[in-house]
Amino acid sequence: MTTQATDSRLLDVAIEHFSRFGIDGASTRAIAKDADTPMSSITYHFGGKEGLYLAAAERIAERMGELLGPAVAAAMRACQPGCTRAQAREALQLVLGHATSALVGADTAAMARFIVREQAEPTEAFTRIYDRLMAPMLERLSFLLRIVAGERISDLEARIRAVALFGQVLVFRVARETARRAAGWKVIGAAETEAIKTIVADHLDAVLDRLARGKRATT
Amino acid sequence: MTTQATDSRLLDVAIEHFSRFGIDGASTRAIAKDADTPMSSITYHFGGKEGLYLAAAERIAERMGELLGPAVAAAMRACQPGCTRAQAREALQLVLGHATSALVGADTAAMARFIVREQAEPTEAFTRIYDRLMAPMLERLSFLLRIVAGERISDLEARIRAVALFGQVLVFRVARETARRAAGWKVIGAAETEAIKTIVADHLDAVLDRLARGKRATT
DNA sequence: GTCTATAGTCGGATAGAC
DNA sequence: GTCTATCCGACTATAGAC
Repeated sequence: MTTQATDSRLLDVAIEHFSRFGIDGASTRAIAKDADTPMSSITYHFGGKEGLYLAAAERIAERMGELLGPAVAAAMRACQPGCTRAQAREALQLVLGHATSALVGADTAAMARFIVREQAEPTEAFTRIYDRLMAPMLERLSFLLRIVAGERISDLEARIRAVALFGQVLVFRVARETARRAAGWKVIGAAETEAIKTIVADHLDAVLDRLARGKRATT
Repeated sequence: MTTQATDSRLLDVAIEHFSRFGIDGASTRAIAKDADTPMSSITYHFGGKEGLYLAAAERIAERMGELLGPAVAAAMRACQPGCTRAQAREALQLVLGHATSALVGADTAAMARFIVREQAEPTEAFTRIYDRLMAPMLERLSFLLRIVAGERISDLEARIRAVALFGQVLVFRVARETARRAAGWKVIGAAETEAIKTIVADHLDAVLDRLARGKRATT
């Protein structure tokens, strides 16, 4: 096992620190120390604290993209414009299922913390993450929802529904501690993730049933 | 309109700053300045930064409790053990609807941000907020879900479903900026909150339909 | 590319006048 | 209770040796 390059080590440690303490709370000294390199190497490699922060956001977008991208791509293949409702439903399950695995199952804790922080006080980093990660997935989800609903719902409504459905997955990452306590689990491992996936899929199916039947509250 | 007491002004400003920058990122100097009082009054009234933080958490638990408590209490009255499914469904809509108003509504923005931050990096304040706010609500939600399902689902399954449903609300707070952009809104104000409430209620109704009918995926 | 030394800034705490 | 003045530690940035 070769030692990781300095800039790569710095990024990993930076994601951990920034996600935990924020850009102000984190200290370049502490980051450099944990990465086992002098503080000035941050200046050398990234130009300073700000540059390190943005580079960390970039890496997060990249890694999360690797986790979520295949699911979105598969959904694209499974359902082109004009595909059947059944195909659209299958594609929706595919996307949300993969999102659950990526967000709840994989070790994405630090990255998720980082993103949540950006939402509270968005910086330039947020735009990069949003454009690369969130927008394509929500775009895809709302597109598919409209197909299932037979175009009976507006684009706006589909988008709100997509965000809400995504929230069912997100909550198990963002409020992981709350979820763990509420369910009485010791840890949220592979078995627990499967249980979550089943229930999220069931909820999605229930909503799709309703959309397909056309029965819905006024909006 | 009488001028607010110094300690009360400090708490309001502190919630705003802590929620935005975290306990490390926030500056007592800036807080004191915004509250129009010398920094040393923080020491006088709260003993220091740490004391101010915990007092802010306390005030948040109190205020959010005032907002959510009545809904949970009303749900308790509306549906005692052995009540009808219809009553349980009504109570569920009541609780989730109030939670949406409380979490998504603009006037609770700072408090909600504060709580979300505590989830990512729990301090002593988290336990207080969890026990007082989250636990009772999730407890109530899962209890009601089991009544709607006619006891056909396990306690654990009900709890997971409760968390997932709560996630649909939470996402509009936690990922507020993502939701705003995805929906193409300029701000998430009163009208937008209403649209969210309608859709969350509709999703809940769809899930309850399915639970009541007994059709569901294997768990 | 890597590291040391240092300059300059800003933070929280506190003493003490009023 | 309120405010000023000050201390000291921690921070980022940078110059310059190797």
